Amino acid sequence: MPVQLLKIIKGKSETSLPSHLQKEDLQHLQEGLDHTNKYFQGIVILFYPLTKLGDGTDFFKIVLQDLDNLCSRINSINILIYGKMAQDCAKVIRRGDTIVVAGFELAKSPTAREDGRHGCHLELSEEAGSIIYVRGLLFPNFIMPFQSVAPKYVYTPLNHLKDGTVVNLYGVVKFFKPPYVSKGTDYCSVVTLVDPSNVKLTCTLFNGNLDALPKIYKVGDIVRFHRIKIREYNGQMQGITSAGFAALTFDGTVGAPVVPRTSSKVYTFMDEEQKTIEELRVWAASNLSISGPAAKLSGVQPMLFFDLTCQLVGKAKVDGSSFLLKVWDGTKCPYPTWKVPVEARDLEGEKVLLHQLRNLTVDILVYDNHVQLAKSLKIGSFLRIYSIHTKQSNADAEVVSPIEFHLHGGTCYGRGIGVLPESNPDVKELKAFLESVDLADSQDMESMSSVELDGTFNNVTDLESHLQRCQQLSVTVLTDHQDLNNTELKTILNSTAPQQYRIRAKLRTYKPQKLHQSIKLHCSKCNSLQEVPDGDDFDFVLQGSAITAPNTELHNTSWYDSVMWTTQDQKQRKIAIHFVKHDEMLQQPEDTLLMIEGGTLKEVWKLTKRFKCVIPVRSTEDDLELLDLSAPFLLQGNIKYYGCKRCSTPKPIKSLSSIAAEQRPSWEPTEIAQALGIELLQYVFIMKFTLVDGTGALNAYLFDHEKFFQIPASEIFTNNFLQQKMQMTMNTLCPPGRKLDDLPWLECFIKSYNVRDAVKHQVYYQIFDTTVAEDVV
DNA sequence: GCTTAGGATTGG
Repeated sequence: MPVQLLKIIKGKSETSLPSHLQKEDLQHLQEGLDHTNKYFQGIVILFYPLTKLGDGTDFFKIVLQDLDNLCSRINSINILIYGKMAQDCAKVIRRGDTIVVAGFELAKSPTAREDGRHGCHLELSEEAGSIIYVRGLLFPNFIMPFQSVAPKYVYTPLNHLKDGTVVNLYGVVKFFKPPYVSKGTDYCSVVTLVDPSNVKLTCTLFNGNLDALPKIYKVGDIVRFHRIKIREYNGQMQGITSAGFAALTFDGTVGAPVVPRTSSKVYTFMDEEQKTIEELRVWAASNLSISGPAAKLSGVQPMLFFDLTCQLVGKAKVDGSSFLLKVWDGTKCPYPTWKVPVEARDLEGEKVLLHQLRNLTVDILVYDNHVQLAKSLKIGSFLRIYSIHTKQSNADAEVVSPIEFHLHGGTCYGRGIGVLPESNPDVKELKAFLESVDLADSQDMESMSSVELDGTFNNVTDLESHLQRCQQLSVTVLTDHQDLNNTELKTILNSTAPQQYRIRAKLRTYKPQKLHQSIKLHCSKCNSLQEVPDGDDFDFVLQGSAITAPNTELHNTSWYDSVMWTTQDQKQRKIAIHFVKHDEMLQQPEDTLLMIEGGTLKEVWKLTKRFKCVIPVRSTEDDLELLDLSAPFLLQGNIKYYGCKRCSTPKPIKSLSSIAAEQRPSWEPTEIAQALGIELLQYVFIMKFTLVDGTGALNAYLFDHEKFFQIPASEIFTNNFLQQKMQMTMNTLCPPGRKLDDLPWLECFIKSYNVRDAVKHQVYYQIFDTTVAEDVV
C-alpha cells in the first residue's frame, strides 16, 4: 500500500502528528493506565519476517527502543501488528526508522522474562483503530515528516453498499435514536444517514460503552463511520457495528468549526476529511429538511411531541416504572403545568434553587426503559429530551387541567434522553440565557415583562402535526360573506377603491412584532388613536391630586358614605374613600363602586382587587371631580378605562347618583362614562399584515377590538395568559423562521378605501369579518 | 456470552 504523508501544508511537508496525541514514556506503559490519546515513540532495533498465524491472520513483530530511556535497564518493547496493517508495515518499516504508535492495546508480554524487554507488549491492528507513523523513511533524520502507515481510508457512497462487506462511510443524520439501554448487554443507537447519492442507510449500533456510540445531538449532524458492517435486512441495506467500529460526529452547520465529537479514541483526521465534511454540510443545507428553531417551554401546546433542550434541576423516583425529572429552559410555559407528587425525601436537587425556579421548572415523567438512564443523570447537567409528549387530560372542561409532560416508554421517533456537553453551542446559548433570567420576574404572574414576551416566543415549536393542519386548512375563517369567491391580490392591487374582497393569502410578516405595541386607544367619536398611558403617567396624576386635601364638607352624602384617615408616615397624607350606597345601604364589596382621594398607585390597585369599581377623584369647593384624563377615570377588575380628552366634557361626580339610584346598578363602564360626560376610549389592536398569495403582496390593516383574536384588547396588558395566547396565535399565523412554502393559508375578508390629502391619494386595505380559526386559538 | 434492534409516538 502506498505510504502517505500525514499532512501537507502549502505544498511543504511538515513534521506533524495529530495534536490530540500526547507522548507517553516507556515506564508509563502499564496495565490499568489509560493510554487513549497517547503515543509511544521509539526506534526500530529489530523486526521479524511477516508471518501468518494459525487462523490465517498476517502477523508482524518489531522491537522499539526508547531513545530517551537508554540508561534504563529495560528500554525496549515488543510491538505486535496484526492483519492488513502487518502487511503494510512489513513493506515499509526498516531498522533505524523512528516510529510512533497510537491506538494500541496493551497486554502482558509472555516473553518478557526471556527477552528482557518491557513486561507488556503493544498490539496494533486496523480493526482496533491503531495508527503507526514512520519518520525518516528515506532520510533518517528529524527534518523529515512522519509518514503514516495507517490505512488510507476509502469511503463508500451509500448507493454502492454491498451485503456482507465492512466499509467506511460518511453520512448526514436524517434520523437518530439517542443511545439507550437495550434489552441485551449493550447500549443501542439507531441512526439513519443520507448522502448526496440520496440513498438512505439505517444503522443499528451497539456498544457496551456509551462513549463508543456516535455523539449525535440533532438531525443534520454529520458522521464518519469506520468499519461498519453492511447487511441486507428486509430487502434493504442495513449498517451494523462490527469489530473496531469507530465514529466521528460533526456539527452539520455550514461554516461551523470542523471539530469531531468522538469518544477520544485515536483517530485520523486530515485536510481531506475536513473538505468532505464541508461539502456534506453544503449539500445537506439545500437537500435535507432540517427543522427550524428548537422548541421552548414558552412555545409548548397541549397534545404535541417536541424535543426540549434544558437543564436538570431536580429528580425523584416515583415508582418502579416511572421517574421524575424537573427541568427548566428559562422560559415560562404559557399553560399551568402539572406537578408530580413525590416524597420530599425522594427529591434530589438543591432545595433553594428548586424553590426559586418553581414557576419555571416543569415536571417530566419518564417511563420504563428511560428510567435507568434518567436515574443516572447529574443535577445541573444539560439535556436534550427527545419527543416529549404534552397532554391535557380534560382540555374541554370548565376547569382547564394542567399540561402534563410525558416521556413514554419505548424509542419510537427517537424518544429518549441525551446529555449535552457544556461545549455544545446550544448549551452555551442556553446557559447564557438562563443566567439572564430574572427570577423575581417569573414569580409574579401579573408582571409579565415585555422582555420575556419578546424574547422567548420567537422560538416557537416547529411541530409537524400543527404545520400540516395549517397547510391543509386556513388558520383564519370568515364570519360572513362565505358565498363570495376568492380574488387574487394582483387583481385587487389593479382595481379602484372602495371595494370588498375575499382573499386566500399567506402572512409574510406583520408589524409591530412586539405585540404589546399593537394595543392603542381609539376614540370612535373623533376617530383618533393614542398610545395607552403607562403606570408612571397615572402615578404622576395621582401625586398631583394628593396635594389637595379632601374636603370634609363633601363627606357622607345621601348616596355615599365616606371614611378618611391620615397615613402614619412622614408625609401625613390624607386619604378619603367614598363608598357608593344603594337604597341607602352599603353593598357587598364586589358590587360596590368607590371613589378615592389621595391614594397612591398601589393603594388604588389594591382596592380594585376587592371592589367592583374604583374612581380616583379630588375635592373642589362644592363637589368631587375626576382627575386629569391622562389618568384612567375608572378602574374595573384589571382594566383601566380612559376618556378622550378632546371629546369629553366631564360632569360633576354627583351625576353618578342617578345610576346608584337604579334598581340594580350594573356599573357598566359605558354607562358610567356617559353619566360623567366622558367619551370612552376603546382598546384596539392595530396591526399591519403583509399578505402574499403568489400573484402579489399587499399591506392590510387589522383594526380589532376582540373579534379577530377572540381576545379583548383591553385585557392584554394585564393578562399574562392572554398575552401568551396572542403570541401563540401570531406564531401560528406566521411561524418564525419558515420558508414561504411552509406558511399557513389565511382566508380573509378585506376592504379597500381611499385616503386623500392635498398632496397624494392612496388606497389602503383593512381586514374585517375575519377571525382566527377555532383550533388555532 | 455472541444478543441487543431492525425508525415510524399517544399509557401510566
